[in-house]
Amino acid sequence: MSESETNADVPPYRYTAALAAEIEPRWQDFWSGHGTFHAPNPTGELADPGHPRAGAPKLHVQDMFPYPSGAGLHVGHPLGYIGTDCYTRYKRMAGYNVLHPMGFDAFGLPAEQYAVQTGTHPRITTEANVERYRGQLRRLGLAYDERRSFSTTDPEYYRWTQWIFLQVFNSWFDPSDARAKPIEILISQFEAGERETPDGRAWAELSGVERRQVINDHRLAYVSEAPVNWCPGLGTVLANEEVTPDGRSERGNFPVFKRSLKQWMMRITSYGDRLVDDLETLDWPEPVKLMQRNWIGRSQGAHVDFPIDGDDVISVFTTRPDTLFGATYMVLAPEHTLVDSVVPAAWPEGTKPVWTGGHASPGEAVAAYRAEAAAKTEEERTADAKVKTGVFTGAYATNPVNGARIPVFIADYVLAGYGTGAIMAVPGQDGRDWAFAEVFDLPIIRTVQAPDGFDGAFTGDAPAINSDWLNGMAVADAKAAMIAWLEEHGHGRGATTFRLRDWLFSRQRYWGEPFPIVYDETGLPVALPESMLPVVLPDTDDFSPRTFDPDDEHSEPETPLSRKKDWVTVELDLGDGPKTYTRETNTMPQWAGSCWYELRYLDPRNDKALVDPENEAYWMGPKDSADCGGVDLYVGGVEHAVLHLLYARFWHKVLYDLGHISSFEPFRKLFNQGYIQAYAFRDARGVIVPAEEVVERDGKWYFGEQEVAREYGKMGKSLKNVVTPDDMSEQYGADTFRVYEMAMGPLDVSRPWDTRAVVGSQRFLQRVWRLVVDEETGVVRVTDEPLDPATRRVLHRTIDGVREDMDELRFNTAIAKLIQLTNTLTPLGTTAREAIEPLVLMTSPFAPHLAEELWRKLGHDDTLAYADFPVPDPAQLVAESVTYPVQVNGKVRGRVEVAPDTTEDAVRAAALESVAEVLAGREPRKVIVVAGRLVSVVV
RNA sequence: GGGGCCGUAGCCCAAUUGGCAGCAGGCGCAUGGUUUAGGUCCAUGACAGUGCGGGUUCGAGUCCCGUCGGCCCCA
Repeated sequence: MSESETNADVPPYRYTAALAAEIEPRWQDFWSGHGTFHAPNPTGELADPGHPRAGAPKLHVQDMFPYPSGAGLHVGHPLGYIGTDCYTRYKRMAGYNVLHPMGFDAFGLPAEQYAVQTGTHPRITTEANVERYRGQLRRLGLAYDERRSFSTTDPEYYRWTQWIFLQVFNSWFDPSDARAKPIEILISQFEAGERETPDGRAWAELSGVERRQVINDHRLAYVSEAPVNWCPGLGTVLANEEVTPDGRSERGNFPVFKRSLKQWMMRITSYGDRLVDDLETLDWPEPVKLMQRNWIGRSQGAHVDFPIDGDDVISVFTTRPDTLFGATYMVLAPEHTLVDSVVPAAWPEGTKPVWTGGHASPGEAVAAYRAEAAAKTEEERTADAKVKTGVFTGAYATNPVNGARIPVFIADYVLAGYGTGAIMAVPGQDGRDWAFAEVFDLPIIRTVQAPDGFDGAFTGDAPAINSDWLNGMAVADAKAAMIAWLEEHGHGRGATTFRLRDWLFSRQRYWGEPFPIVYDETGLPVALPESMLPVVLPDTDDFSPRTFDPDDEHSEPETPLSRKKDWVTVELDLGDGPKTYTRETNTMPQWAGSCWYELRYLDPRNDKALVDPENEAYWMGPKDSADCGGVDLYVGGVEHAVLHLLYARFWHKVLYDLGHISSFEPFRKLFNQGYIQAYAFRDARGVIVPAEEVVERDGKWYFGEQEVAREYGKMGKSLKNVVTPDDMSEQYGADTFRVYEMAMGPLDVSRPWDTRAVVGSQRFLQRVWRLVVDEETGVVRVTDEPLDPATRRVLHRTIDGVREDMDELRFNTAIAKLIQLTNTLTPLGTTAREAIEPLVLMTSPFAPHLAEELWRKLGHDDTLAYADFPVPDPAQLVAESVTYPVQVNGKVRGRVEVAPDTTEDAVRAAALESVAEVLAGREPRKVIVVAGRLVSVVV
């Protein structure tokens, strides 16, 4: 209870938490009962031609949907949801047909782990958590179209997740026009002989199984026997990004081993170029785009072949083929397969002592160095600061551009798993190579003109030098010329490489989407037909994958579904009569359901298609030929900057290529909201104490009589500093909580939670309430008296500013302007409807329940959700006069007040006159008039 | 180690994008009025020169360089 309620003399009609608790549920019932926030579709079951916004310009705003955890929401979680709610309520009033849905990302590990511990089926836990979330969100007055809500665990939803998997499985990426196509096209190309088989035999000569294998190797979803991250402690394999740099699982911190296992993969690497290039079309925060670019890691350059003594060739990838003339040595990863075959019996002539590591023969030196390198982590090996180590192999390679013999080293700063595991070293233009060359006394040849006096490797752009036919060319031109030369002479070819790997798509888990895949007697996968979807996740009471001793590297994964023998073995007629098949027992990763949910919101009840093309085109289609389409505003945390957004973009592009949708990007505009953080307190023993019970005295903090130390961190159970939206609704009302969250700072900035400050937002709403309602009598005070001209100008300036702020998601400044307007009206005792109705309307996106209540009291019968948002009168925005400060040499020395349309010359003259005394006859050297701002005089 | 973001009153934040740093706003604090009340409401007020050091400019919180501190991403 708030303090005001404890007092007997609170005016009976004051806006208090108790009153909010009465108003808020009532309006929530009204909205859901009237379907107030239903958004009409152009076609299908959700079409509604009679809707006030049918056919209006659309706006599709979406939040990153939550994983419904058992802990429920704290005040940090709904920050973005409230932000989008305020924005969409405003836009709806401003005339848009607004789609603002919410759903739940409900598959995932925590529910499964809880199930393993307690025996409660994950579906039970998940559904209970979803209900709790729905209740919490409803209580905040969030205006969702509840008809469009779903969980990724709903069979009607994951039916389409499986359907998309089939689309991916049944297509291949045609590099000739860089897009996915139906697999039938590939098959017909093989059949027609337009495409050669891998081993050159005619298609007709291949057996049925061989043909299937060839085709399977082209599919965008494929089974691969590939090195994966096997985590015995979790009993599952993990994607690279789920493994920490020190080789442990992000979840659970168990050891992870590289193992070759059969797993489903998605060929996201085929889309590397488009995933990079199309970032240009997106209105996303630059840091997020940069993170995506870095993650994809596209390098454009060339493969270059260096012959070595004997018949072998060392192939390297370089992004700087223009610097080939400066390649003075080569480095192989210590693990490189060629190392053994190139090492001679003895050190060759000309071996410098420092190259040998003190060993008598190359064989010994290499063996010793390999042992050393094997003991280091990847992190230790590539840390740039450390002293470069390495050893000469005794072998020489030939630089193809000039025939120079260059020594071949092994060094641990080159990694076997990266690129070709070998580099050409160009110390003149690469810092790591420079450092290595200095240690090992290797020649340094500059091939790019460094500035005079420049020391060290020069990586900038300048004309080529010491490079024969490249001399004088800028880096880009020299690269192109060198690639052409390499290709012409058979020494290499232009190439693009990516850091991005194919996406490991299978998990040994229960609580995920089953694959729509079975295996026949050949052991090859067979896609189920669409008519058999969904493949429903079978019930079980045995949820856990078999886990092992965390250090047992040689254990084999065993999935929970594989134990459901009656489900795994299935008789089906897939076109050639009833046969026995074995089901795929892996499940999809949690990313799957969130990879496409933006599309399902558009047409959630469509059981004929994932989304009707007309509905997709309306809500997400491109605005013009240059536009990528997609959600108009997508709000969520930066933690999804790479993975979720990359995977969603990938699937979206596949669906686009296959003609199912018209947009080629899922999220046109992205906004990262900040986090609400909170203080936590620790006593002398270092134990966290409940933040709620800590009091501040003289800049120190006390828990009881004990002084405690303050720290700053995430809100959470472990720091005992959780504040929930439910607490806030009880103490102040949801509207006050909403206003506070929006007013405390810009949406994209993280800030500390401070419950004590919430009262400021409550006072604001109380003042707004008081402008309409007499606190003593409950009578509406508003009259039709005209507003005085000065206040009218304030009103219209406020309207103008608020609209601008709302459009830019600057809710904190919009609220400040509303408070300012309120504080202007309050002391004047204003009762004019002309001012108060616009104030109520402008407040409504932030405090919708209070505003609806006041709107009703002001005599309106219906919801204000579709009332026109106030529009400023341009005539009222013109200032009566402008005051120019006049600076002399940077200091304000005078002021002039002039009419707004005064010419620049007249302003100048008036300004000079106003500072004539300061100038004391000195002639101004320069007079700068900044229209509407100030005048600056320089003497 | 590389890359990115951010440092403005005791605190959360404004500052029209290079133009008078705060009658943007809020919390807290102080004073006065209302009051049985230190609560409520109303009114008034104090507190920083923008982390630090340079530079560009008539003019820098805003741009550039360096430096310190915090957060994030990648190795």
